[in-house]
Amino acid sequence: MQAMNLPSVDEANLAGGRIQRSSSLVEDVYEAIFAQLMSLKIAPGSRITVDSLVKEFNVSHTPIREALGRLEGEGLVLKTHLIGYRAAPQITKRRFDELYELRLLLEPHGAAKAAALMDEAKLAQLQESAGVMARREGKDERLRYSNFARQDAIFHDKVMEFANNELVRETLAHQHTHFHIFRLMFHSRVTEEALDEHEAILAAFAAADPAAAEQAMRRHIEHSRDRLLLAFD
Amino acid sequence: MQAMNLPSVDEANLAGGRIQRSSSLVEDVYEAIFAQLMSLKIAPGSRITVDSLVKEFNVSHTPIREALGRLEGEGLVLKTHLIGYRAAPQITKRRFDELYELRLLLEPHGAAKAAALMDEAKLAQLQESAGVMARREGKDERLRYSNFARQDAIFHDKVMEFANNELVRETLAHQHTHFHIFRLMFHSRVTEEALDEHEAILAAFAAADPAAAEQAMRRHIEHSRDRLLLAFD
DNA sequence: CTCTATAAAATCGTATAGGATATAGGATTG
DNA sequence: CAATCCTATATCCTATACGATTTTATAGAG
Repeated sequence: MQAMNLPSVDEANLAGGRIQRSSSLVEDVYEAIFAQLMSLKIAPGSRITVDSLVKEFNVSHTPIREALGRLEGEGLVLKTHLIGYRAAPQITKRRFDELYELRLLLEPHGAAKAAALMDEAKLAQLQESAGVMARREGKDERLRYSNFARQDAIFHDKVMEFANNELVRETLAHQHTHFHIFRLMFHSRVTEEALDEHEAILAAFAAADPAAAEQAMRRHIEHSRDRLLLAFD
Repeated sequence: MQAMNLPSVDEANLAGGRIQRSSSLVEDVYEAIFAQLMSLKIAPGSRITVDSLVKEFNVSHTPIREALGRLEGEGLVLKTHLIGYRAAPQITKRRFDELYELRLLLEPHGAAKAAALMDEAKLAQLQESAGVMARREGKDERLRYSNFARQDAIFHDKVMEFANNELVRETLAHQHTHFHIFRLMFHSRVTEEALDEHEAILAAFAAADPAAAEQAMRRHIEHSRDRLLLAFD
């Protein structure tokens, strides 16, 4: 095990372009742990000891505990007194159902609102993030799925951005972190269907047709649910 | 300023009735800060220095920082590097509108589901938590409002509990913490209307009529929104 | 094999020190 | 008088060492 590279301050400032307050160690550690959770380098349910992170990151206990506290507040890690931290467990079937019920309540409605407010510029952004172009990219199944998952997340987030309700958008984004981990665990097969469904949604957006957008989004989410439901067999 | 009393371990165990792992200091500190935020003892937007909490609670930096990290993850406090923590700012008009849009998307639907699954026992619980009984309790305006707010929160949470979607329930509960603070800031007037509306919802539940429950809940939330909207003048 | 007792390891919290930065107030300069 | 600079203090941020408590692993007894 070797010390990892936390992104440097200068790097972060240069990348962003604008001047921003240097990030604290807590922030860097938070990002690092978050990335490990999202990439499954830390598996769901597995233990996370402060000491091992001390060695890995070469920082003291203090910022690590603070970062872990934040992750706990976000529900990504759990803590048991005198036992320690562990990654949140894998999603259950019940939870999965609840998540899709939530999505169906929020996203079709958001799609309708976005369609009503659609314009050229927004449509272009959506088309770009729909991932339709990237369809044939890469042959590595694993990598292809990872790309698809990211594209899909961006697309849905963009729709909600244009739906003009930041709170709902944040709510879904928050749930997405859990959903993302689940998806990576069961990345059985990427169907092309999802991209077709994205195109259907885009068509409704292009026509600025709220009812059609709502319907297309609902179908897409229902199909997505049914595709992933196989993971519970 | 005097050292405060954190709830003791034994106290917590006795209160809960069941045996539970002794709570850590982090947990106690978290609860204490949370309570101060919810009671406005720490005002929205005001600074929260670690050192002052060290003196107030008589504990070291470590558990305080971890607890503050957790509160940050929950969005109740914000942190700026080298500046420190501060309580989340008061809700904006925009955010208020978004919150009610979210509630209208989730709660009427939840009420319909709850009505479809209604039975005697649940109905009794709802009637108790509707707060209709407590209508005439207390003359102190301030106290009365505080009681009403708590009752209202419990009632809505119970409905969502019976709606059988824990994820949605948690989502609303999470938002409620922010909402609660807002409400306390502008506790202008408690109208009896809200309690009447609760009764209308209860009637729909008693009839196990999903459509009526959904409708009654929608009207209640819309009215609640309109009543609180006055705070933005 | 099961249960218990001891030992080792880990967690939790405290105390403390030092470096870096922000903020306020006063001094200096134009 | 105004603007700028400078200094002092407060606060944040991190590292480190230590002790107390509890868990966990190990080994021995029945």
